[in-house]
Amino acid sequence: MSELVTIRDASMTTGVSAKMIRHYESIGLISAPARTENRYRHYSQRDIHELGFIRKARDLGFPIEDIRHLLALWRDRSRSSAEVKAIALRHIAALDEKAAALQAMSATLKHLASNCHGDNRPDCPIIDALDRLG
Amino acid sequence: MSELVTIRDASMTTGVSAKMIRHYESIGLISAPARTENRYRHYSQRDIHELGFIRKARDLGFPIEDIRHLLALWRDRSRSSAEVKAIALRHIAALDEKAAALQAMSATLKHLASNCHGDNRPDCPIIDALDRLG
DNA sequence: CTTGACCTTCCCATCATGGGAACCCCATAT
DNA sequence: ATATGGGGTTCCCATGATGGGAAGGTCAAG
Repeated sequence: MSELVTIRDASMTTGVSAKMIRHYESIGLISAPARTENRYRHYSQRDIHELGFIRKARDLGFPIEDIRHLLALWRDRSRSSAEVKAIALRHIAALDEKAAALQAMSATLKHLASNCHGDNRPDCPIIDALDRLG
Repeated sequence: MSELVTIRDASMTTGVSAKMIRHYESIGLISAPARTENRYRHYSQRDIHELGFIRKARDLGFPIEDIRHLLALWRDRSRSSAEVKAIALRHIAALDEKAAALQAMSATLKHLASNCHGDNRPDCPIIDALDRLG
């Protein structure tokens, strides 16, 4: 006697937008849900659970293809934790690399900005750096 | 008696790909260069200088619209350094925010991964977290 | 029977960048 | 002289994850 769970309901309980739910279906990340007679999608608890999984993985920054892999491992009760851990470690490395790149940019700019008086005068080490340094 | 600087030459001396040089022209970030009779673009030293400026700004992560603004300030000898500094400070804040978000993801995953034995057993705190925690 | 709030599909935009097709131009090697 | 190769040109399409919006179907309540 479960009520019909529409895409909007699924969106609200999982935090994944209806737009993205349809998108994940279109790229085969989730399987196509059942439809009512009027072609409206409706979602099972299993579907909702998967969408929740996906959202949490996205919140951790996993790219879609990683999530595809993680979902397969999730469904597989006989998976090895080593395989999951390997994906996570690769992702951690990617995150750290990106963060380091952003911090390097920030550090350079902070240094330049700290030497820039920031008043009405045109003299500016930030512009100078873009002009001269390579 | 300066030799003709082709788009490839400009690309090699500035580190901006020919593809992107044409793109920057198409979006009006740089002005259209002179053309030879056969419609080949050729670049002045001024053009090369601007492309170098753009590449350095991109290396610091500035988005194109910021660079558009910075280029205008660069050309304006009577600019105020305050305006340049304001753009830089906003960008620093954006970089720091992104870096912090990535680091938070990384920290969470590192914690989960450190508790994952990573062997043949299926038991895995990483999967558990995606499964249960919100 | 209208209104409004859903649903459907399909196309377009973002941001910066690259790939590739189809075609033109020119210098050098055969 | 001509074939070959390596430039140039324009134009379209793709990326990754997401949102906006149009055009049209469906349904419940007023």
